[in-house]
Amino acid sequence: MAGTRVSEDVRREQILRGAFAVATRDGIGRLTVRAVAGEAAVSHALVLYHFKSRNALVHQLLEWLLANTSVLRVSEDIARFPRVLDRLHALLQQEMSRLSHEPQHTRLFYEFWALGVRDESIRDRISAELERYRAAFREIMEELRVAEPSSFGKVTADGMAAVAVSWIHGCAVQAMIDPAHFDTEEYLAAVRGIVGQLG
Amino acid sequence: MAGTRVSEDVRREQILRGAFAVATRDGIGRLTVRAVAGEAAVSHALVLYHFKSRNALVHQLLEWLLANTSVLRVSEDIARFPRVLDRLHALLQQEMSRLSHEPQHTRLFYEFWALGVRDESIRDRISAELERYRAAFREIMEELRVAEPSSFGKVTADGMAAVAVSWIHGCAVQAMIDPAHFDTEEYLAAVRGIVGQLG
DNA sequence: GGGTATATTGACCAGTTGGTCAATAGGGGC
DNA sequence: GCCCCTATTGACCAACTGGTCAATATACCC
Repeated sequence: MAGTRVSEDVRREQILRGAFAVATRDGIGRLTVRAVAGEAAVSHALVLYHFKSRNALVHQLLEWLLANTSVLRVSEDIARFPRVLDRLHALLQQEMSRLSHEPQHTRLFYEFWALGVRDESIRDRISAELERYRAAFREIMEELRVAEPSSFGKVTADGMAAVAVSWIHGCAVQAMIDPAHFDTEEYLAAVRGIVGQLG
Repeated sequence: MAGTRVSEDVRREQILRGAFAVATRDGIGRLTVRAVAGEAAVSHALVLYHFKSRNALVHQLLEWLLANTSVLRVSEDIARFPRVLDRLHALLQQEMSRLSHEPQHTRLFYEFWALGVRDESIRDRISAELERYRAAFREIMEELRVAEPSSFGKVTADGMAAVAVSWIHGCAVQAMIDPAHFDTEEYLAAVRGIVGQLG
């Protein structure tokens, strides 16, 4: 009994949503073609018809995830702050908030990151995304450096951007494993304290 | 044809080494009882005889990993530095160096961390380890705060320790996915620049 | 309304998995 | 030299895996 026919794009999206649900619930390791099919309420053969293989499905899921994650955009609200330091602070706050509000997306991203250790294609994709992220931070860091050149000595904008990104990832690690003891305010207060001394 | 008999402790260690080899090579997700048995050159039934189930084996592997990882010890070399800031710097350098020199251990630790998201028992164990790590950093941070109270304002030692730990984890994330572009020196220079301004 | 292209399906397959179990080999105590 | 305890094994099982394929229901074109 074949189900109702649907345009290819719609069906692919439907299956990818199913894959996302399975991946966030059970982990990518336990993502099976049949589980995805069940979540999307289609036969498992159909999943393999639209995505050639389980592997291809997983790769497409990564693309889907990156396309559906709101990441590091300097909003108008943030751009409005006159002082660079305030903008940096707001940006960090925004990203930490994202870690808390899109936890499934963040979790899944790091699960792909772990997969990337052994899969070159995934590694390259994740790597590119991290680079994009670093570059976005670099901009504001360069601004900060130009505004107060005397405070920074030999520290480059690249170096500071890398530190900022690393710190966000570290927060993610903490937040993911122990959300209860992850105190955004305290983290930010500490960073504000440290960076604030520079001015 | 049963192989040579060996004391229980020796055999368990042998199997755990095999499990470590498989986990670092293929990932925990692809760690199968048979693969471990093959690596340890024993039958797969023997693995299940010494460890009740695959799950128990994985949990024991985590214990083994934590017991066999050299982690955050303030060595005599570090303790000798007269200035607290230098000690912090050396400690950070040591930990970053560890990320590079024990990459398999570090990788595997984060793979367990990812597993911890869905396994309470693993999560608790990882959580405790992270807490131990944070506490060790807290000591040196408190020292730093006492030495220069005027520089820190409302920033607590706990807050700074959390930032330091987060930063190390962030570095690990970067180093793991893209070792080529992970420049220990640049990272340290940036942090030294930032923290150094406090004095 | 009939024909065609294709999206969809259930049945099937070979391989792998974790786990059980009866059989047995082998070493330590006597 | 014998016996017993247990570490070790191969055979087996049911469940699940990714993937293939022929059959078919369905939407669209005319």
